[in-house]
Amino acid sequence: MNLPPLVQTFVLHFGEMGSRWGINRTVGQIYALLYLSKEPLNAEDIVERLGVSRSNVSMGLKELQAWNLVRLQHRPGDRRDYFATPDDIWQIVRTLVEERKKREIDPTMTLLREVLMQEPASAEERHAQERMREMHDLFELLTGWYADVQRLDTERLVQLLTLGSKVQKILEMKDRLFVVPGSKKSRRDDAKDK
Amino acid sequence: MNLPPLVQTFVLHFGEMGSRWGINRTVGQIYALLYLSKEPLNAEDIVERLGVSRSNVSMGLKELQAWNLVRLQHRPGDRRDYFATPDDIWQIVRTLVEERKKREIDPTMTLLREVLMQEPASAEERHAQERMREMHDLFELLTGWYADVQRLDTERLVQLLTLGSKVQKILEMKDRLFVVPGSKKSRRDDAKDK
DNA sequence: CCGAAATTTCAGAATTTACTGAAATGTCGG
DNA sequence: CCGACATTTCAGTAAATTCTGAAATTTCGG
Repeated sequence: MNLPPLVQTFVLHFGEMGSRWGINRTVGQIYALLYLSKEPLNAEDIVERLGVSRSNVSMGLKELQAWNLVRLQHRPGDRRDYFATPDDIWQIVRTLVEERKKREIDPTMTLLREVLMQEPASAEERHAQERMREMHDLFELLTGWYADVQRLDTERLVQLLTLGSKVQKILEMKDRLFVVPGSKKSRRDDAKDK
Repeated sequence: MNLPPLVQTFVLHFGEMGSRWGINRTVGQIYALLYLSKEPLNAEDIVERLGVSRSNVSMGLKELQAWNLVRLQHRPGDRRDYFATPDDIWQIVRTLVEERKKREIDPTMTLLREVLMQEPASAEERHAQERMREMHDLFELLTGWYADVQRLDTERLVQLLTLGSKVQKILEMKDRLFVVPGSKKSRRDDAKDK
């Protein structure tokens, strides 16, 4: 591995972290390298810097492309493919969340919906279905929230995150300002303990 | 594997999903099984239902305990250990997030802080450091937000999530109500482009 | 279309991770 | 402190994943 020490530290760390995420070490390293690089890199650059085989890099880049995590570029008068990460780190986060949702949450939701349609054949299955419904509803709430904030532009998103739970204070204020006399506890809570 | 079909579908799915999360198949299956089970199960129960070896179950349970994902219980007049997941699914989510933060985010932040202290020895390293600072700041924002909402009780958390970005509307309203005349930054849209 | 350059594919080797059975250790009632 | 039951450890094996080099394919200028 042929890298400035500072870069190498980061690249090695991300290789290890990759493993914990079901992403293999080389893929993690390639991504870390591209993330830190000012200029886009071609496959041969990556081979030299990481000291892995050309074919390994090819497969790693293919995987990163499948995840939409790298952009492919070309230089005039150069046939080779150059790769880079988005300059905007928030764009990276958005892609990461989007892709993980697609690969992990969506298939799970499909399965949950299917299983919840079936008729339970025993008390045990009835209880299991109840648990699955809890999970289904949880995921629905979370993905709904995600779909919503995902549409915000970055600045507003940052604003929201910076506020954190202080939003709560504002909500309370709102409640005090606009009490709807007829409703005791807000609609949400009714369904809660069904 | 000896399970009601409905339960088996779910257990197999979570085994597979586990792989994508750096958790091994058996551990995923054990957890899924416990999650669906009305009663706590002992190791032998799990062996019978999943059809894996006793020692494998022992290791899987140990791992789940290290993640704080299962509670250990005892029955009167029975020396065996019984395991269960929390009844409250929100508690499960909180634990999961907490543990992943501890294992993934915290060590990464430590490394980023260390590397950011060092003196860059070249333009390349300077740029790399800049990128790392972006990541550091991003993580700081996200963990700050998390630390904040994590303290909310579940009901308020659900309320917040249900609102999603509609909170934005309320923020705008707040801004209109309480403009601080002297502050230049008070209008969000200034900084927007750059 | 030819040939050089670039990339991809893929079978096998290397490495890592998961799993098992057997043995060791721990725990508790009597 | 014994003995039955329960759990853990661990070395060896099985299985899965990652990685490589060689060959195949694609791309493109001339």
